[in-house]
Amino acid sequence: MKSLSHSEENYLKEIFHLSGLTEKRVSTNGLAARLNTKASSITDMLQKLSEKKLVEYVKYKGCFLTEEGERIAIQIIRKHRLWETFLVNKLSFGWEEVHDVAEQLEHIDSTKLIDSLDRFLNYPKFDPHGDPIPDKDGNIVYRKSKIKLIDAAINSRVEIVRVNEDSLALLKFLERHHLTLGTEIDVLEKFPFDDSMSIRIGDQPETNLSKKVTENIGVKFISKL
Amino acid sequence: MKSLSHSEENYLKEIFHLSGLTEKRVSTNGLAARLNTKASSITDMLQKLSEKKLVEYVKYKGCFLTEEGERIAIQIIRKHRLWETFLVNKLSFGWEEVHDVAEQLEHIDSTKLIDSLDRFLNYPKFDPHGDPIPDKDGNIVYRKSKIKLIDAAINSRVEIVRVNEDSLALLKFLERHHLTLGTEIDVLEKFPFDDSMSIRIGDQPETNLSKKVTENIGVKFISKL
DNA sequence: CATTATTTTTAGACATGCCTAAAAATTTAA
DNA sequence: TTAAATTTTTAGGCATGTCTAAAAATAATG
Repeated sequence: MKSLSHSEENYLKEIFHLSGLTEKRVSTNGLAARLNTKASSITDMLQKLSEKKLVEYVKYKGCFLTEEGERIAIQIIRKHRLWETFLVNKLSFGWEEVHDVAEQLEHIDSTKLIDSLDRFLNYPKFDPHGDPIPDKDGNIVYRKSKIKLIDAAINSRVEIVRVNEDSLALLKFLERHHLTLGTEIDVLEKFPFDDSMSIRIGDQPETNLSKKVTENIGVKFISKL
Repeated sequence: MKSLSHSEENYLKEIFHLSGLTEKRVSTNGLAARLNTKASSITDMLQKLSEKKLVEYVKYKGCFLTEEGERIAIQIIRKHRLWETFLVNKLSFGWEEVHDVAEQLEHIDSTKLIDSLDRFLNYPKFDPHGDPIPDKDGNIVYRKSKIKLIDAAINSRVEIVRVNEDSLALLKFLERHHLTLGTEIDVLEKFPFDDSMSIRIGDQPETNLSKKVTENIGVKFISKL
């Protein structure tokens, strides 16, 4: 198995993320946006990955991963999430500081290294943002009964089990407002005109969260209020 | 400070190693041998590094590092050695297994990461092969009174304080013969015709070591026999 | 010191991964 | 359902880092 370039690995990872969300073919422009490149570059790379049998690609119709492509993508995600866990748990990084470094570390090529790291961290199931860490065979345990905060019912108490790690600004915002993993939130009211939501944490004063925030937080139901 | 490519970093590191040994200008062919490239590639890169003011380069006369080039080289070596220490001390790698992975990890670009790692490892002074680890300001504490085993006096007892990490085969050989850091060796006899040496470890039977071995082991004097 | 031998540089190529601009295909909407 | 808008691909370029082959400079030797 010849090893892939960092670029190729990034493409596979992003295709995996995008098709996970949409459950269908991934568009050229969609990828270009995530990878900060131009559509023409995407086309070039998809042709190359297609020749390598890592993606199924049909001109003008987008692409999806082959089994082998998905296997590789999952291993990259495994590395990314284990390194993030290492940075937070062992080196005391803040959860908003780990993403960029993990983007570099995820390309280090050594199965022994990553399996040793997994053991060293005691086989963590979730990374610092609450995302599941694939095991060495590529199995991913998704948290059942996880919904987005934006979809949580009014007058319910929920617990934060996941935050979207993509935006540094969001993570800083959440940190600042004590919206960390494990925090319990009471959903008080929703405002359809701007999709914002009023919540309360413990006995702190009520706050309003924008759609941008609530759609990027994963929660699980705890109880009715 | 724009960041350098992996390739550029490797060039700086090797120039540092080579000029450390010879104390003078580094030749194109010398670099080519260490970097597994052709001389013409070296010339190209030296011209580039020269423009970036990281090396002093004169056509046909070889090169040496500028202050800035040396500063960068030392930081790469710091990263390499800290990662090796991490792999051995925390992830239980053997000393012969760490080199290739560290060659990858040394290019990860994050000052916070490497300084955190340094703290996590408790500011180690030497890596698993006995080489000194530069501190964050680039200071390197060379072990005074360290000589090569090949130069040790007959009828003296010495302690292994350093082994050359470059050869995987050598490291495996040393491991197999219990020639690890801290081991005390009695130097019994030298054979000028092939530069081999007879030694004894504790009360084990006497062994003969080739030049290839003794010139790649660093020792310090313990006592007369 | 003149002539080989060696080292180093130049010249020209190639693969990767990206770009812009223009053409082609697809989708949207009047 | 056909014209306009959007998406995607092609064509041609560019920088990086490497190579081979040939030329030039330096070093070694009789």
